[in-house]
Amino acid sequence: MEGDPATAAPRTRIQQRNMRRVLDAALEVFSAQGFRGATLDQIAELAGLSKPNLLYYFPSKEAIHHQLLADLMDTWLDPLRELDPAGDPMDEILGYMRRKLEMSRAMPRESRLFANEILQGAPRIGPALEGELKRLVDEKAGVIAGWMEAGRLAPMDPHHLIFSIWALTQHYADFDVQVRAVLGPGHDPFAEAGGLLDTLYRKALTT
Amino acid sequence: MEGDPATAAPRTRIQQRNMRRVLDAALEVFSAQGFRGATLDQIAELAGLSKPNLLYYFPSKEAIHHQLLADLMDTWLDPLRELDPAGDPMDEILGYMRRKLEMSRAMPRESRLFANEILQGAPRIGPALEGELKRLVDEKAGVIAGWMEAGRLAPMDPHHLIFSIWALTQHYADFDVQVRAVLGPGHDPFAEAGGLLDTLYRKALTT
DNA sequence: GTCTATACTCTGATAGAC
DNA sequence: GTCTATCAGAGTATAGAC
Repeated sequence: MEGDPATAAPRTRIQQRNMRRVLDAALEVFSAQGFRGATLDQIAELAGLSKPNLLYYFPSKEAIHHQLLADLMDTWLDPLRELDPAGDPMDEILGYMRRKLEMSRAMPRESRLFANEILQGAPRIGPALEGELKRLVDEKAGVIAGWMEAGRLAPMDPHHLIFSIWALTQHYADFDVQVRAVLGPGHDPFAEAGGLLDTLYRKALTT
Repeated sequence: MEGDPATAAPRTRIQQRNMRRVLDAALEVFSAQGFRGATLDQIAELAGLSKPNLLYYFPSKEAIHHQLLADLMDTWLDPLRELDPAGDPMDEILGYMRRKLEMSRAMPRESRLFANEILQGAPRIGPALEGELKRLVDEKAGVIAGWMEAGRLAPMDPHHLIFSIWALTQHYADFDVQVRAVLGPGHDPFAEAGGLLDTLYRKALTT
């Protein structure tokens, strides 16, 4: 236990720095290649470590990936958590959409890591989807449904409203290559998307 | 050349049947595991062939994948091609959205194959995105822009309008696992999505 | 046309020196 | 704590019998 960084909190600065390096390199490689497409060689090289040294910090490839996903789930749902039942309905929905789009812009690698995992059937994160995620979405969908019943928003299925926000915002991170290929040079996809999504939801949600 | 199914059109029924089996099995495996995650063993087993026999029909793993993507690009853009400049603007946009959603419902494996490719930076399909795809999108975006300038649709960026339709419709194929995990049993995600998307775009595009 | 056997490479993981 | 050397298994692809 004493000298095992993988099962205990790191205590030296070098350990902390190296573990962060590994996780950052792993995020880069896993998000671009998927779990099986990624190799420890790539991660080790990007992290500036030898492969055995990398495996000193984490017991296995699977463990690195698991750590990344666990860390991600922590922050990934923050924008939705912040949706305030006491706020103004339109502001809250538009604010949620903007926070989600900003997260896609700032964390495209995390978005792609997540997308890879879901695309492949969520073999590692499935339980969290049916548990933590479902609970949070059900709760917030209830809030939105209340707003709609009170006539403060146009009525529609709140779950699918949330899905639509996920789809639209994550698309710009996950399909970035395609978006840029079609637009050509001289564009700022995220800024342009922000404008369109604002208009779209404002009109759609107005009673 | 005579007996090489990979470079010539197959001429026997057995060859045709086996090549179709291989491509169908490969679609299943590639779409679920990504290119590197897929193995020839899996594909061969699913196709009911031995691995060497599989490699008699296609020269390499890469060749199978390439064939799938090439076939897919052919049909993937059909819904957009059908958008008719002479039609009613609202009907045309909503019709396009519905055809795209129906394609996601009927061809989820193809959608995920495509998503995997884009997520990983479109290493094999990149040129087609900047060429064929961009040309078609630019053309149809021009049509839509004309409708908006004529006051027949609410004004918005037509490229991003098209992206939004891609994002929303493909989401239900690519993130199917997540959607179903959150909704729980007893739902028909595609039918429910159809209703919401219809309302969403109808309101957003009305002047 | 299809199979068995196998060559060769890549990859995840370990042993052991320093 | 970090490195060199290396193993065992998986994976793509080929050779050659039938």
